[in-house]
Amino acid sequence: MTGEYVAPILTVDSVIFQITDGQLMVLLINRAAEPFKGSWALPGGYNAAGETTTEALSRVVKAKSGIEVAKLKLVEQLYTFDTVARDPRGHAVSVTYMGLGLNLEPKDSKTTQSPQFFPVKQLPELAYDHHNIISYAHDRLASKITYTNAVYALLPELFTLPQLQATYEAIFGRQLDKRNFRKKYLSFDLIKPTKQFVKLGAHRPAQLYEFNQKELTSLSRSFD
Amino acid sequence: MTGEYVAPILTVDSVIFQITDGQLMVLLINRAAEPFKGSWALPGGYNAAGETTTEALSRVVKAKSGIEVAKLKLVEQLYTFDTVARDPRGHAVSVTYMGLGLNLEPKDSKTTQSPQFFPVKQLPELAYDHHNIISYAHDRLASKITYTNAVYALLPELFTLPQLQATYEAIFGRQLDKRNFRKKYLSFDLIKPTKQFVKLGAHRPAQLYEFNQKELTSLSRSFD
DNA sequence: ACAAAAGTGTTAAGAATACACCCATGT
DNA sequence: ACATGGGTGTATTCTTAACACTTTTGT
Repeated sequence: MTGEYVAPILTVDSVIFQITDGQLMVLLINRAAEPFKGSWALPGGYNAAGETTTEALSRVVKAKSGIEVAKLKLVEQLYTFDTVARDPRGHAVSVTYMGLGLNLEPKDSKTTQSPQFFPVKQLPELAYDHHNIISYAHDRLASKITYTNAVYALLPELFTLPQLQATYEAIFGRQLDKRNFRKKYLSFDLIKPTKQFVKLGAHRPAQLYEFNQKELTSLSRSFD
Repeated sequence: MTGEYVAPILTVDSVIFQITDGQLMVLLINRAAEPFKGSWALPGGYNAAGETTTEALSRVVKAKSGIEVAKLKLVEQLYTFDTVARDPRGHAVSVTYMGLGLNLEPKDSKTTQSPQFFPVKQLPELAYDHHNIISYAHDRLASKITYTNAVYALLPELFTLPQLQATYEAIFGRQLDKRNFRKKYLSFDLIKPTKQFVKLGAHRPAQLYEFNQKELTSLSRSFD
């Protein structure tokens, strides 16, 4: 079997999220080539032989958006889709990743393709089944932040509880009760208060907190 | 880029679980070829061009164990690993799937490789990183059965509550309280009693239940 | 003094846990 | 009659949910 084996095309696609102005945003590029030339799409591209999927991810995201994957605070594999190929050779397999970061600035250049962050709530028409992939990623994110400290990857080192709550609200797409949110979140012992406060306007200053751990940590879910 | 593109080797690997004698069992084959010739391993093999990953899965599992993937009651993609190749050509990418079934009978033949079910608690030495893959699959299964009806795929159409509970216990690896288990599980409204009973020995007969739905259904998890 | 967001506690309802005896059957 | 596993209920603790006022600041 080894002799005549021909592998399918392998691609990687990335769903990169950040929070801007209290909104969950996702990175899209404008396709420069057929198919779907001119449509918005997730940054993605070929995975070559000899390259791991995360290596391909870094290369492709950098080339298409100017963003360094190494600067993302969390990268997680999502799902592998059997899909149509980017080129006419037919069937392809795409490994998708979710990345979370903060203050990411896509840079346009000769090789990039008008990379921009769009609010997840108001996406343009997208190429391929990229709507589905974004919605899969969004679900995974919403789920992940309920049983891990993954939000750390969307926040600065020091943040306030209203900021934390707003991040949860942006992801869940609904309002949470302030007192219950604080009580519950603090009970997880994932974050600790600092002695610093921020004054952000004509109102009481907010206390700054930080995460105890800046790597992914899971809480337990129980059954019995 | 399209011209000189060479794809990495793509493989599929399967973690097929079933319950036998109250134990969680996983299907392994004995590798007939190098590398790891003579070691136990998960059934897996090449994914050729023009073949979807689930098509490759069916073909490979059938060839190596005689088991029809179509007869599994639930198949779910797990994760895609960057891994060493099965042959000397270097880097490969492996898409792994979990399958759940009942009364599966691996058949040995010329093309198969001594396929057998082993208790997950007493595995032999395994090739590659297959221990990790099994443990990843086991975790996913344990998690999945806490928020979905996925156990249906490990049980017959009609089953008793003690059977259902034993299945949960086999997967969690710990005992559950009988009264609490029943109360909680029945509150999910996933199953309904039938009018039938089974007599299994010198004791009171057990009532048979059935699932309302035999497709994967999720319960909700809450945050606020 | 007023507007604006930060911060704080209590009560009620629901979920999870711990726990022990009776029931129906075969031998 | 006894051994075996099936079946059932209650009290307690913990978790979740609903809800409104005071604090600190800038203007």
